[in-house]
Amino acid sequence: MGLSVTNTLTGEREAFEPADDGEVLLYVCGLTVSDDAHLGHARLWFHADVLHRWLDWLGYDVRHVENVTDVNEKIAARVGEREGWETEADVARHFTREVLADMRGLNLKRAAVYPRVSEHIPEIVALVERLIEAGHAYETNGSVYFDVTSFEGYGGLSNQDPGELEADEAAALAEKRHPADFALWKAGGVGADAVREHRKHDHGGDLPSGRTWESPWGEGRPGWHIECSAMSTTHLGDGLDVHMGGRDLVFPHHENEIAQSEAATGGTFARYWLHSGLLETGEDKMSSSLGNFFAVEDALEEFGVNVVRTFYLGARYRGDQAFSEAAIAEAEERWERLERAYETAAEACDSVDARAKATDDDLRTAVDDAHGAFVTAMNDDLNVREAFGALLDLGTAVNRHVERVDAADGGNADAYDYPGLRRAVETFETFGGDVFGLELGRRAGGDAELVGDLADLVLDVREAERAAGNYERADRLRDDLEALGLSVEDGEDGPEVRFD
RNA sequence: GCCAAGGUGGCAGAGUUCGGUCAUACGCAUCUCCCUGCAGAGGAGAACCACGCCGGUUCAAAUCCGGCCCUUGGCUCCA
Repeated sequence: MGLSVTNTLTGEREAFEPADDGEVLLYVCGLTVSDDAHLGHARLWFHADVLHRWLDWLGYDVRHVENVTDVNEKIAARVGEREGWETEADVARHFTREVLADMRGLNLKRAAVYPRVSEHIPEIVALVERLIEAGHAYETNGSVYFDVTSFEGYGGLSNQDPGELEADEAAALAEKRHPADFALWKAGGVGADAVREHRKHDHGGDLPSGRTWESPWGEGRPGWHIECSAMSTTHLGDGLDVHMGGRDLVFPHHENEIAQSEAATGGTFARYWLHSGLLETGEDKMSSSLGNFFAVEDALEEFGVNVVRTFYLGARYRGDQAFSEAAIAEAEERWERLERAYETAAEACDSVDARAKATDDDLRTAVDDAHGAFVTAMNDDLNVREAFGALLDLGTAVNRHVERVDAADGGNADAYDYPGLRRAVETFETFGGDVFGLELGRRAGGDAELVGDLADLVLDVREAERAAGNYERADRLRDDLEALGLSVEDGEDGPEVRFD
């Protein structure tokens, strides 16, 4: 069985088949760069990343485009807030840089293109002109609106009935023919009211009005929805396979994208619409101390990329997920359990004589089971938690095997099942590393090595103290190391440090 | 008001597409034992406990049908 996904278009589970065998065109509704990204935004990026990685593993050639909205009222509203934020472009540049850095920090596979709205104005204008020519849009006072009544099937994605939508404000209605019509192009700059509404705090000075561009209809700014239609067509062509975004964007944004794109091309815009659920934070869970960690940057700093990714792996993309201290603690436990099992397998592998003949059917069965369970879970609408569980089950099997050998033969390396362990390691690396993007076994090198060596020096001292029976002093050394983020574990072959 | 998603054990979160194999996955939390100077990690085992409410279909429902309640998101520039 191949991959199946829940398509918002039909509301049903469907077998995934890209239009072109072997190639998948993936478009992700990225982010409006008006503020630092938080873990809720990153949840979408993460699941798009896992989808990308899983499609890679399935053998598809993935073309991944993730947009950056750098023209927006909220961005304009922040002009002047800080030194150097003289224009909307300045503010956008700042947050674009931050967001892309966050994405790197999250260990996301790079998209092929991160298109910016500001760099696609000609394409946007051309698309709007095309819609006017086709009779799907009209101009009023220098603004252009999409005529929803001209597009049959409007509301199909979100099941909205244009007639049922709440009436718009009278002012806007004056320019629109139908309350549900939406702007493709807005005349002039950002209005003062909008700026005031989006300003976090009043810092005086003239109200900024944002950037404007020349167009056949005069100076103005592009509408919100048109950008995605223009940019996806520019970089992926008229039809794409997967369009991903947050569930809060289904209406109006994605609905309008479909209307614009399909009205212009006459074809199907996106064949699969995947929507990720939201990150929930109950007020009891969102203590003020936790509030700080909410930005992606802070979360990465506080928990590390592997714990953050493991947290996201705790729930499927399409449902909501609860964020809390307990949830992060659980992610820590799960990540460490996986990492330890991986290292146990890798170390046992390294220690064994390659010609060792021992086999452990239980271990080999466990590897096969884990492999099969992982693939099944991922193909089942990207059930990442179940898939993670398969890796943890394999971890238990590895630990059991090593424990058994150590207990029976006093740690005789030749009693390890070398091929079995090897396959376990490969499974961890392929699925945990390549597909989940976790840093298994990539700790070596650079500062980490130096720190490890220094820690070993401290441990030598501690061993001497322990041998002399000075446990109090030995424990203090261990505590001190732990305070620095290095945990110490005494095992068969002496103490070992682990980076938390 | 309208549209959508969802309501599962102490927590978190699968299972609901195709009704039985689900007294219930993976993990966290609890307890016991092994290991152990202690702790941690690991192994073995135990206990505990849920399918929002009401009704219907069925030999059988978390899973299908109807009604109700509640939560969240959206209703034009928020992932």
